[in-house]
Amino acid sequence: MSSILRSSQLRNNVWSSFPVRFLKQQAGLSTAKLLGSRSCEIRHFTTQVQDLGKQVVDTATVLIFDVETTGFFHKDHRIIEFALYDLSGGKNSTFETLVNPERTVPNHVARVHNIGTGLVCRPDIPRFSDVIPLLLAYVRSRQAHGKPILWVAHNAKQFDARFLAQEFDRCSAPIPADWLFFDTLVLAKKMVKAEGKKRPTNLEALREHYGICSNGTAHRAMRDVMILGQVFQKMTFDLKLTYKELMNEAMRASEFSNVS
DNA sequence: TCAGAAGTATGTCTGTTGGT
DNA sequence: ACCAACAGACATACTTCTGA
Repeated sequence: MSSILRSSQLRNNVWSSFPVRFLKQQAGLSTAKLLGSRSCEIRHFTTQVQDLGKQVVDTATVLIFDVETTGFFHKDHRIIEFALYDLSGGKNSTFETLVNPERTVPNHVARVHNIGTGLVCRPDIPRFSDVIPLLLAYVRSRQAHGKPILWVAHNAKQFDARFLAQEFDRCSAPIPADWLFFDTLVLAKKMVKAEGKKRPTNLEALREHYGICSNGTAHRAMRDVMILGQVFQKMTFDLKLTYKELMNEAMRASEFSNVS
């Protein structure tokens, strides 16, 4: 495996403590004190994370993930960047890698995420078949014994989960049966409907709605993952979603069986 | 009892939305 | 650029109610 993959896949960054460990570190501090800081990280945490967030994190491993691809259509296009973040935080809570799609990246798509053919179609960039064993090992290392993995993405149902399933299928690798997929777009639509208002439900709109600051390039996988991690917790809090309801909404990989 | 109006349920079509 | 899901608008069918 290339050194690039080794160095990028388990890269920790300043967000690696987000959010549970951070809260534990901040235990005893008042909400006012938390809110008082101008720190981006601190501003995201008032009192909202404790209930469902902790309940879910304690009951399943929640992995927020995002993929960048060569296009929209999972049957024709390929993943070129993969990022995930383990909501329980701690050391090595992120996994991020570029992926060699073994095909060109259309210019109109490259303009979206700034990942062009020259960046990923190189021998030192791993193919998804190289990434799968590392990903499986990484997920196993984060998984609590006997507890499922809950993969969370925005528009997972139509996009991210399908691409992931498609890539596993291409490599004839089965997706573990205890991997469940949750779509935050469905949640966002429910929330907007419950409000009786009409506003966009895309990730950028949700980020603005919750006043989440962003750093990094738009439409890059890890940046979107970090935003979604915060949006997910805030939405589940707003909707007073129980762990049971969350798991009921989750889909199994077999539900993307039209992958062929 | 019958005709017509009103209300409800269901199906179809179209436009919008979300992801890169 | 593609595809699927969804919401809303609209049409149609059916049921219920009212008055003659």
